[in-house]
Amino acid sequence: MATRGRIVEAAAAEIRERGIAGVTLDDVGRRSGTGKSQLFHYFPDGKEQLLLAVAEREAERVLEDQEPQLGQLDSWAAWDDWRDVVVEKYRRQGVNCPLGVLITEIGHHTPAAQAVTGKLLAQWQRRVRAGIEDMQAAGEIRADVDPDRAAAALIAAIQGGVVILMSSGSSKHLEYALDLCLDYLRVSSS
Amino acid sequence: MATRGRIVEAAAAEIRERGIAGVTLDDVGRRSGTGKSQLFHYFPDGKEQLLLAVAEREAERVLEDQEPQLGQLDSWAAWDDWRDVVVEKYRRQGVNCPLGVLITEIGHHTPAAQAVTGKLLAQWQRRVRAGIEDMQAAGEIRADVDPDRAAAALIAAIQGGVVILMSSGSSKHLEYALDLCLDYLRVSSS
DNA sequence: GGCTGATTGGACCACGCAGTACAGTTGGTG
DNA sequence: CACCAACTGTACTGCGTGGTCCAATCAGCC
Repeated sequence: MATRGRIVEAAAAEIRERGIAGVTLDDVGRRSGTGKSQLFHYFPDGKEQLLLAVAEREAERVLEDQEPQLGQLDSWAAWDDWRDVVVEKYRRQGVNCPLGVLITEIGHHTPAAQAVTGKLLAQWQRRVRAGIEDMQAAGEIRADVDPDRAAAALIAAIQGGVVILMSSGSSKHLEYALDLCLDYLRVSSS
Repeated sequence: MATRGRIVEAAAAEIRERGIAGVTLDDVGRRSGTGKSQLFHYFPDGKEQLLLAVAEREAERVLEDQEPQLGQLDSWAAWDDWRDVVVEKYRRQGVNCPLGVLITEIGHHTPAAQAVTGKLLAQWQRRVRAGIEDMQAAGEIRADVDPDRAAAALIAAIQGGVVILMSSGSSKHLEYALDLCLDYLRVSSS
């Protein structure tokens, strides 16, 4: 059972580093200290099933990485903290990015993996929306901002920033996009 | 010479439809009505070189698709037109998206292709920034908006919207993100 | 201890694909 | 027309990789 976990972690790491196309089952075996027979033992459907497990693991990680800030977006200071955590996290990861890999590689691979991505985005958006609604309730954001639309725009902005970060190595776009969205929410309240 | 062009177009179309991993040189040959010998004649370095040519072609196409609106962002009506063109274009393309393929697939493949992506983003951002500066000169956008940052945020937003569109099939995120940015620019002027 | 089923190792196979070799075949120039 | 170089068609090869097989080992249990 622990073996299964090791395989998934090894596959996830390997994919993050070298991309889905560059990773072979033997690489995964080598890194996890196992072989193909274990791999096919735990994932009878082979690579596809393994990829799905990796997708699920990476999706979890994306939200984990934003906790506890994502759950407590109830003051401007909290939003700024969250913003900093997100930027710092992605800046540090650089190209080695669970979210990026999920959305640009694993996600397109199979409908099931696409569903995982969709679920992640929906959950993420729900959390952000909850934060916006809290702020509206506190009178910090104007009531005529549509929380769902704004939350959708925010995660799209992060997404875009991350994708650009992955291809340029610079986190500037991510920061600017995130800051513009936050400014928008703030300005609305004035 | 026309043959070379046909090969690139065929490869681009094939990659857009089935992804970089799903396309073989034989597929490209079949679709372009050529064979591997032509392919290696025009692209002696094989697949990598072909991919780079495809990247360049797709990068061109991304900007072409936004003309003439992108070059004339000098009134709010023009910005709205541009917004509509972008959304409509990407909605219609759906998963079959030059920009998406470039940024999520070809871009990671080789440093040279990455450079193509970088160049596209820089050019694109420059065009948007020019539009913002025009509007500032006309007094339609507040002078304290940083045109470069706002332009960066805008293209990140589009990027994110497109990536989400590619994995969810819905253009909502793209629209919301783009609208939020435009609202931000407008609100700033009040 | 010996039986059974769940694990593990690693050699093995089949096959799809990038890349090559080589034999034509055009088309332009003297 | 003759010649040469730039093209085109096609059969072939070598290799990497996903997936299979079976023999060995381990863990629990009577």
